Amino acid sequence: MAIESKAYQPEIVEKRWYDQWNQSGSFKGNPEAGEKDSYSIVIPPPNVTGMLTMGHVLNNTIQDVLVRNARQQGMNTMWLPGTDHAGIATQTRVEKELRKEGKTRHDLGREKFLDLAVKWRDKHGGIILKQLQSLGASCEWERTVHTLDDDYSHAVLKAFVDLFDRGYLYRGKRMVNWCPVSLTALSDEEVIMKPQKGILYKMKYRIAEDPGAFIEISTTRPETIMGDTAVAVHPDDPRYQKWIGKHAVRPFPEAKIPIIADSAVEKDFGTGALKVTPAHDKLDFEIGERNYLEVIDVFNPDGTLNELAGEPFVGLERFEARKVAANKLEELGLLIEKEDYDNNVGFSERADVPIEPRLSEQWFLKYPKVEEAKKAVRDGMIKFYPERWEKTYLHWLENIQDWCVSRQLWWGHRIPVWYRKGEDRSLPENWHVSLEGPEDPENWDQDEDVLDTWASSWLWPFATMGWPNGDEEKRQGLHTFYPTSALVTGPDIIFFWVARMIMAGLEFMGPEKKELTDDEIRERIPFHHVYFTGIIRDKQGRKMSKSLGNSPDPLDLIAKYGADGLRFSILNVAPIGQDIRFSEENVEQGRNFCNKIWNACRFRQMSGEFEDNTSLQSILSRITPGDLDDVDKAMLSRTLQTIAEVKEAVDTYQFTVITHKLYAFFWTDFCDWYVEASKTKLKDETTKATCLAVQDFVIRQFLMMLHPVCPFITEELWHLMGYGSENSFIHDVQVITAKEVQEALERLGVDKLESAEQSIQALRESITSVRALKAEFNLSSNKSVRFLLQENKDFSELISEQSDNLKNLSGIGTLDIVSDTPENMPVTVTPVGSFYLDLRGAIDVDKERARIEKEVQKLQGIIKGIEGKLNNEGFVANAPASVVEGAKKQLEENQGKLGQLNAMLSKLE
RNA sequence: GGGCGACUAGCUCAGUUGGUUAGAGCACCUCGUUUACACCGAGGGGGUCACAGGUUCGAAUCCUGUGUCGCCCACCA
Repeated sequence: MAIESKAYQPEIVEKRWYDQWNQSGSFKGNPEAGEKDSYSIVIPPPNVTGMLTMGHVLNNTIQDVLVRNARQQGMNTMWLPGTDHAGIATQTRVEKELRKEGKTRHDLGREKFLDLAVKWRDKHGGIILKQLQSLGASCEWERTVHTLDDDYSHAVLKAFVDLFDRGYLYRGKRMVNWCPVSLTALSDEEVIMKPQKGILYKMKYRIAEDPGAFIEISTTRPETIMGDTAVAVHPDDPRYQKWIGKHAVRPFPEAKIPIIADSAVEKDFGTGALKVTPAHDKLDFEIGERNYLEVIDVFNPDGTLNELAGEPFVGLERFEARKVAANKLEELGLLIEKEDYDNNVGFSERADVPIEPRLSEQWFLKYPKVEEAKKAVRDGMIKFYPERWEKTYLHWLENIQDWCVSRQLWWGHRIPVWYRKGEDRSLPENWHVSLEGPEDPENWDQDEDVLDTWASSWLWPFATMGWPNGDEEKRQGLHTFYPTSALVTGPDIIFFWVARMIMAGLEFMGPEKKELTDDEIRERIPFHHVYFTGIIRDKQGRKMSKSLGNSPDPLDLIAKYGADGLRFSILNVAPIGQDIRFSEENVEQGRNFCNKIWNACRFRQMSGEFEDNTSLQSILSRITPGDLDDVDKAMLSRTLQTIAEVKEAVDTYQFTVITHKLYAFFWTDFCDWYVEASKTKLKDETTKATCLAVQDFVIRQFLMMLHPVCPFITEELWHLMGYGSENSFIHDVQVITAKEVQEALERLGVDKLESAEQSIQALRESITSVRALKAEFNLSSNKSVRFLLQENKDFSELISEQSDNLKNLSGIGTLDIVSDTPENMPVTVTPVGSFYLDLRGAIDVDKERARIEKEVQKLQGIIKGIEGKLNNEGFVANAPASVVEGAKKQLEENQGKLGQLNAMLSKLE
């Protein structure tokens, strides 16, 4: 095999490897290995009919980096994939299709509709999993779980029954968030508050007992007047004392309603008097309960008005009714004024219409293990990255409200509750709750509703591994892979999913218990770490969404830039805890990097035959320690450092650090410097073999480090460079630490790496300065220029050793070492000495003087600053010795530089 | 109304316990096709680190306040 093409072609390479990995069983974990040395992640299940978005790309790239890294560490690794049935979203899609034929789900009936939904799912479903594969996701695909699978569904219902038996579930008539479009109740978390420009209507109701007197009331919702059953004022409000206990006249339908006192009323808002509509407002409902008020529901489920509203409102849509009601008030002379008003209105997350507070009978869950869930995070048994989300999490748990888990949908897990036929469903004696159903089904009706999708996905970390079937748990390795190692998700579902999974784990991953000890909490938590990604936004900072059309199709990006390029780039711009502004230009960097790697390897191939590259040891044994110069040693030193830095970054979830370090290491240190310097060495047969071995070593370790981020190109090059045999993979090779590599080098007799790195750093800086001086005189591409060098004595050995490199890399034709300052020559003062550009007298003395004087001025500024510091007693007394030493050294260096420049100035004529 | 986050080069962002002259990528300017790579190489310009105080020998970094933007939570109709 050989590296042929001039540019890296990801489409060919990616196709080659994915199936091989998957078929070889590389992605499989061993369920029997036990918890020790196991690493597991469960995927946040995407909607089964969803398409890959940039959010998925980020999220799953991170997970893939984590599991691939774990495999390289030799851990028993398992990444479990799956999909979510996504109740409302999927049902809405199917209903939309139906509507095209002019039908509703009710025309079909439950069974036929569900058949259709299943067909829809099977046709459009699972595409996203294929898309994840083209991204390179190394999931154990044989374990793919869908939340409506039989086993998973059984788990969901079992959890429901258990929670009922344990007293956490109850059915009650309560105020819920009703979506008039989806026609279902929603949980509080599914309601999005949005600021709205509305109108505050100020109106007046007659006082029944006192003709001619009125009470003034403010409302934003005149369409609910028909449901008013009281007017409430604050008990301490002096203005209204005289009316408490009397009656107001509701204008339409006209009726006497009591004026009551309730401390929930804000005295300072509006007129201080509140119309109370218990059926259509949560606060009003509570006031109604306290004061035994009648509840009049004037709305139909779809948000139109019903007969109780009376004419002319019956059948009107709610916002239309608002206008009609306002007009009617005006006609009756009861409207005082209309005022523009900004307020917050709850919207249905899915349907994006204002929700309607509505009284209905639903199933509610009182959350289990709330205190333990707080403790788990507060005490660090579960760690959040970044930490600050702990506050958000704890705040939510402090103020937790019961969870409305029933949904008036068909697509989902049907609630395992049966009601005695014809009896009152609100009475517990008429309920049957079980997995099997009642023994006399003819006498019972099953609840029509399904469970909230999140009431199934909150079991994800264990219901995907065989729970609650003991044999299956064992077969699938629940004891091995639970608790999972890390969860990677967005902070937007911290309440929906993360918090609930923690509570579910604490409740179910052990025998029933009211309270848990710390050790039990530790055993039951669903994951050890939670990494919260940022949210991907577009260039303008807007959230990516289908409706805005600002979300690029990741598959297009993969086709254009390669999966590795995309993976590298998304990590490179996604710092921990920050939202990400993404634009396609970002991806170019990743693609370019892959291309750079490809070509560096191609250069290595062109430089000489590959020797035995099959193990680290075989490569190291090709190094002759005596042939290593400082350039080689500096490269080895950088490699060791980078190995350590990248490991640290992976362990602390600093993904941008990983990419930045690898990029700088490979591009700057290896390609721009070492490979360029190699060109000198490769011409010399005595140093060539060692130099190639160093290159092979660096590339090998680099590919291993990069592999979790860019699996495809690293696998390809791994084989092309002869690092692995045909039937093995790069991830089969366990990584070793920087320390272990260093020890291996020391055994070879290779040492003094750090001092070599410092020398080479000085040399590199010097070369840059020489190049800059040449550029200033438009001589960049002239290779035959003569320089005179006044050496810095500390570096004379280095200079003689590296004189070829120095000349080649800075484009010097002739280099003469001198001891005196020459006359009339432009100079650059560098760490290794002063370089004088021999222009054979063709020099503009005034210009040159000006140039040097500018430089002198700059240096004087720096020197003054350092001197000021050193003359400051406080600094010398308090700063650490190393910092003071550093300052002294710096002063010395700059003074030396200044002296050189002044010497040159005196030689300018 | 409470809470959280951001503000550093034209743009997107690094800057980990305070310590040399604040960095990267892109964009820009100049030069370059020397046999890895133009998805390239060399050099360069560009920042009063949002603002105001404070702590300190020393602040982009810590504290207090202000401003702008964003997000989350919250039953003022």
